[in-house]
Amino acid sequence: MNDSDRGAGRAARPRRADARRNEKTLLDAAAEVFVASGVDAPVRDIAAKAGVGTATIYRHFPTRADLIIAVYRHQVEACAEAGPALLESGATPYEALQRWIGLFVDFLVTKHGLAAVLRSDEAGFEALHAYFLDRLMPVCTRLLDAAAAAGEIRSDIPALQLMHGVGNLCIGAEHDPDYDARRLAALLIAGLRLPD
Amino acid sequence: MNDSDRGAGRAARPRRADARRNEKTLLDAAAEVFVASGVDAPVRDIAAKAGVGTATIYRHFPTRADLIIAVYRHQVEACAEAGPALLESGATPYEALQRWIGLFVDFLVTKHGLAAVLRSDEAGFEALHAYFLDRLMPVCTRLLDAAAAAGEIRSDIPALQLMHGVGNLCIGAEHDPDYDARRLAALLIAGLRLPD
DNA sequence: TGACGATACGGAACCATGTCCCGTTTAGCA
DNA sequence: TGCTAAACGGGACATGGTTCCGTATCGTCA
Repeated sequence: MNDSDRGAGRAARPRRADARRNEKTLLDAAAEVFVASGVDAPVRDIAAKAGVGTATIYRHFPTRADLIIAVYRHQVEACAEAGPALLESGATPYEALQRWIGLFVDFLVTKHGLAAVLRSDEAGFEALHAYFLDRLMPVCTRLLDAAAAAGEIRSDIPALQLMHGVGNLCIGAEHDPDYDARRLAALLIAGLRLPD
Repeated sequence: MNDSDRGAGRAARPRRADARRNEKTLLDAAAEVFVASGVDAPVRDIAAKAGVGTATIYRHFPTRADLIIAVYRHQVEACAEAGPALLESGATPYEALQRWIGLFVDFLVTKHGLAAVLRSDEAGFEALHAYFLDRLMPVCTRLLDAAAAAGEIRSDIPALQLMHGVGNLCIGAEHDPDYDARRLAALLIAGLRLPD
């Protein structure tokens, strides 16, 4: 799945060195620009920061979603791996769920505009959508199932819908110091709670 | 506050008849286009539907927010007035709150993209923001206070933040039949609940 | 009723941004 | 060192918001 697959067996010829270099440069530049101007910063800005032409971006990352995925892949993976770890950390499943949602929220609100674009219906963001869901929904499902099995929460809310909801709650949090996405997300989870 | 004020005392000269006619035409056209293409439909489309030039739109409604406000003013008013009515309808304050949030959600999800634009930070939407908050936040505050006074919910969540949260939950609901904004909002409100 | 000034209008022009194309450059290999 | 395919850069095009300016119309006053 990672990029070393490209030259697997050295049969298919590997990408040229300058292409690999440019991809790295682009990722770094995009990460910087995303922090400064949000994930929907103009393509030209990213290209300029990387010192390449705009076409080069499209060549490496056909859609903006591809670029965003590449930039944040590590952090999404970390979030996904935190789920099982939390479950096994000794707390109750409900506590694990709460903490994991906290991690998810923290990730989203620190990425300018990512939550908003995650919910966008514009063509070209399906890949982003799919990636997040593929990677994180199973984790969320497992946490929900565990908490439901322990009788801590109701079990009639699909993980997919819950994640959409939590993602939505994170929108705009970065501009508004009075808006506490984490707290609202916690409230949403609390709404799942069953009486002991 | 309504437009008959413009000619109050007949001192300031009233707007020309064609201008008033165009404003009405524009509102009707905008309402139609908003339903068909969402509240961020191209200005040109609205102008074309109304059979006027684009500048005419800007003359009557300097920002898109002004147009949106004008189109939905009646419905927002109705929502605002429903709050006190629900409180006095005999149910518990918590039930009134739940139902009112339901009305708010129903309003938002049936307006293509309105929830999203409500949360947008782009300059020019402050007016929309301010209008919704000015009109609806006091209503929400009153419902929250009543439910808190009755000991039904916790009282440490500001109405403003709750409304932002509920508004966010409505984003994207129109495209996704599996996403039930109303239910998630109900869950959020349930999270406020105190044990009896 | 006719003329005049203010108001309002329409559409073209301008700017920003995403996207694509094409002529040029360069890495990698023989 | 020379060749070819990969990769590149920047300009061309499309879309949509915003503004400008010459023209048309309303409403009033003589």
